Amino acid sequence: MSSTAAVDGPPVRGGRRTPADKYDERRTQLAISALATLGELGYARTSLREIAQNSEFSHGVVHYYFADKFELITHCVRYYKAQCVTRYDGLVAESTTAEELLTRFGDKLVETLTTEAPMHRLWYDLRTQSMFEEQFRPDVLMIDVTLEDMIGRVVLRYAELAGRPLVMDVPTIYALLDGVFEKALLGHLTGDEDAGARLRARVLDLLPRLLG
Amino acid sequence: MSSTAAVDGPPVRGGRRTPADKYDERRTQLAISALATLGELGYARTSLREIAQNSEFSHGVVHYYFADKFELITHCVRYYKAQCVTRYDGLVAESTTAEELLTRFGDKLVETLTTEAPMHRLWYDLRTQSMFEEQFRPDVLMIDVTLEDMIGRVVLRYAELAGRPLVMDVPTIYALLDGVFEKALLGHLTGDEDAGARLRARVLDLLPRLLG
DNA sequence: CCCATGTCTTGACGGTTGTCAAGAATTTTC
DNA sequence: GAAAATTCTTGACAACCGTCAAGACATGGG
Repeated sequence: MSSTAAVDGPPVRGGRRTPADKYDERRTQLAISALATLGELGYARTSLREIAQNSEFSHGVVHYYFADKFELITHCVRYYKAQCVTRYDGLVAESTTAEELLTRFGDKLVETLTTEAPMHRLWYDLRTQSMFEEQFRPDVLMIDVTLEDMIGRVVLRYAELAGRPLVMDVPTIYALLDGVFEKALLGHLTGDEDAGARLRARVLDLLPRLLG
Repeated sequence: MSSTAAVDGPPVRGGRRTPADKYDERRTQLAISALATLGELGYARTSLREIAQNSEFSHGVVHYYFADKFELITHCVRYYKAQCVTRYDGLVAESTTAEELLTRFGDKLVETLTTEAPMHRLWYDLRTQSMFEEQFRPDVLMIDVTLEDMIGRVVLRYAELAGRPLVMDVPTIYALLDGVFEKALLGHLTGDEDAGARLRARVLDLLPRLLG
């Protein structure tokens, strides 16, 4: 009856206990392999065997650290979120004028568009999956508000530096920027070499118009 | 050797020829069943057997009318496009003032958000799939410019009626509206009952700001 | 050194998928 | 109405999926 399935946290049996950090380290390691695979193949074509093959382990180990596929994906998504939330915090803290903040924001957007394209398309993939599969919704919606807050910190600081109020609320502005970014991502992935430049131009034009 | 696979158009064998309209009718019939299934389950979870089960035929007939799964999906997507392109043409032709056009556009957006949600999430699903699978890109990009043109007709007419120019180009405006609509769709599908009202309010606020 | 515990590999299971062939059923043609 | 062509059903195939159990391997404490 010694089941090897991971159900809730590190195995605690016979009085001894796996060091939690070692356990979490493996989970994170697998999550990184999973994210790489998901970013390359998308959710629909990613299997647990493919994920394991992109790691240094065999396919059985996935079930040792995660109860099922959904728990793995969820863990990946949470890990991914923690990585990208602080993406713009540096430039928000350091910029001293509205113009500087705006140009640095535009540059950073283009940079992440080109260097982290697989992660971005994965995010859009998972967000769309949540439109079909109820299981994904809690995590996706949580990440979405986290990203919204991240964008909110940028534009609120931008308005503050400009000394003018925003004419729209943050959720609306997030939706606008998200639409522009998603279009740029699609363009970038389909071979449009000007996608990055266009994204920058659009954001640099859009944000000043959002000031009252 | 009498293969039953559909490879290129209606079977032409032995001098006789299937009436093309009958053949196309069946293909369209299957495409409609496929669209219903895809809109309900999403691309990742839709199988050919499931599609056939949602039609009045058995699962083998799919391969008789379509060479493979990809050709079926492509046919669906083309059929879908033809349906939704003219969605706003009526209100563009009939509206006599900018205000009327704007309110009717907002109403129509909310209506399609609620009554055609499965088709909309399918579109976002397929567009995201095209970020991963090269096969989908030609058709997706074609539909995307078609939708862009559709939105373009609305906002260009809106600017014309208002007697003022647009401060952005049509692709940018399409991206902005798309972001707002996608957010509303996600909200609507996750139980947000105010998603429609918020969508309308945002569009009614946004469009006037795009006039010079 | 031995044994208990934690970790990982291997191989298998039931189920599902896209595909396709063989033939039955239907329709069309003469 | 017979013959031929088209249309559809049935059943099978190889491959793949998530899951899981049995056991090999590694590790550390006694």
